Amino acid sequence: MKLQPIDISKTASAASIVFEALRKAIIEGELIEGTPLRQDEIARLFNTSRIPVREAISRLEEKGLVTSQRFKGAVVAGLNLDELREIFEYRALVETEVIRRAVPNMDQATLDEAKAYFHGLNTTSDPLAWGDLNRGFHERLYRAAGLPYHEEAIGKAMDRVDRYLRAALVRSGNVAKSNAEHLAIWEACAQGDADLAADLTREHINLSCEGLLLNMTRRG
Amino acid sequence: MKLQPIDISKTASAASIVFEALRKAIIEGELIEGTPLRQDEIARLFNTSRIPVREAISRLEEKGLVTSQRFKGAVVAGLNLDELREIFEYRALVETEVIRRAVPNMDQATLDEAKAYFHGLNTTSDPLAWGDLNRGFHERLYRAAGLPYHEEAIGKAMDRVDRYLRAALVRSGNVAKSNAEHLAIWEACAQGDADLAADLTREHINLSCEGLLLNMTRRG
DNA sequence: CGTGCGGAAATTGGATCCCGTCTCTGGGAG
DNA sequence: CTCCCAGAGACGGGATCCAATTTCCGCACG
Repeated sequence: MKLQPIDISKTASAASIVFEALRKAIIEGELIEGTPLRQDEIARLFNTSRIPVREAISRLEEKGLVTSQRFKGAVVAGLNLDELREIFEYRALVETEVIRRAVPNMDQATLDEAKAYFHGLNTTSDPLAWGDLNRGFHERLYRAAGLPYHEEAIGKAMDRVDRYLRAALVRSGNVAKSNAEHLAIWEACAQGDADLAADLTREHINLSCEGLLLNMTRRG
Repeated sequence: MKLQPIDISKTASAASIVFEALRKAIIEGELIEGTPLRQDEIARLFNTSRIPVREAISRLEEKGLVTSQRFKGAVVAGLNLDELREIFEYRALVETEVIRRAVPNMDQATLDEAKAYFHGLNTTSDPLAWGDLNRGFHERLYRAAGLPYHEEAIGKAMDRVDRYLRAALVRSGNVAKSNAEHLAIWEACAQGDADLAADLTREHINLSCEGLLLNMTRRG
């Protein structure tokens, strides 16, 4: 009998459930920037007390997804244009290096699973699903680098810009263009051309940043 | 009457006081890896209840400084050699780029204040003070880049390796060598040579990593 | 003598309650 | 009519209490 070892010890604490739910709602854009997080409202929603909610909120604050003021409560954090730009620059820096290191380590399973994400990206029309698949595609490739701290840092940066990315791509049909870039990145990986994959990734990030900024400035 | 505007709203919550104290104790190496963090004990130390302590601990976990298991409590997190190496690679990547971007923006105040940190580094013999000054020196230079997210990311990475760095440098007298590297970096900044400053910073980080790993493997 | 089991103590997770602060509103003064 | 202020309700921070789980220790049994 084979067992998949899962750390059962940290499952299902109320605080972590609330944390994950709020994080998901924020990065998916369901809770928009500035929305106040009322502790007892959230507690009622999850049939729990305010204690786990407070823990969840302080963890979200540590992640930079909410900002809170003493005695005033927490609100969903937002990013101005400069901050957005900077995080994309950061992503371009780190992700470029990570994919460069990942390419030499890529096996067939990595390429196959990434390809599956890519196919999902081409067939789905749901913006939420598209966002998850987009993230899964890149993360699957990065994993081959075997650099967990880098991956964690990338994930944290993605968490901050994810909702803007999803919102910007669904309209202003850059989806097809973005998917074409994904294919080019995948092919570079499959051919083992690390430098090309890195250049394409940098360009992919820069382009999505430009599209995002354009989209945001057009609408004030 | 001139007032220094400080955001009084988020000062002195019990949770943040406990958080900062624990963070300081961990990155200074006072609480060594594996030490369990007993909520009751900490609460007694700070004359408070366990509630703020729990918030502080979950924030520390989000920062990666402690790991906790449900119903078993939290312990100070540690790093193995691979993780240490990776975080230094990460630092080399990000800090190199940040200092490159910082050099063109450096004004006299930046150079003067960094110089003051440098002088402190040369005169102090206290390992704790040395660690703070070292960090202050680099952070002061980085600040000129105007890249707050990058700085935050660097700080998070530093938090994880700080205690190892301090412990390794105090004996095995690489302090003088490290300070010589600091001087070289400072001079490159003063001359406005961004690429040189970047190269020296990368080398500085690589060297401290090598010294650290040597020090750790020698002692098991 | 080692092993396993059972219960008590220790410790964490969560609920409820209280207190300090903020905010909003309504009424009175200018 | 506007502005200001007092007071009440809303809300967050923290304390205390209860429940659930783990850990430790002693004792019986093989």
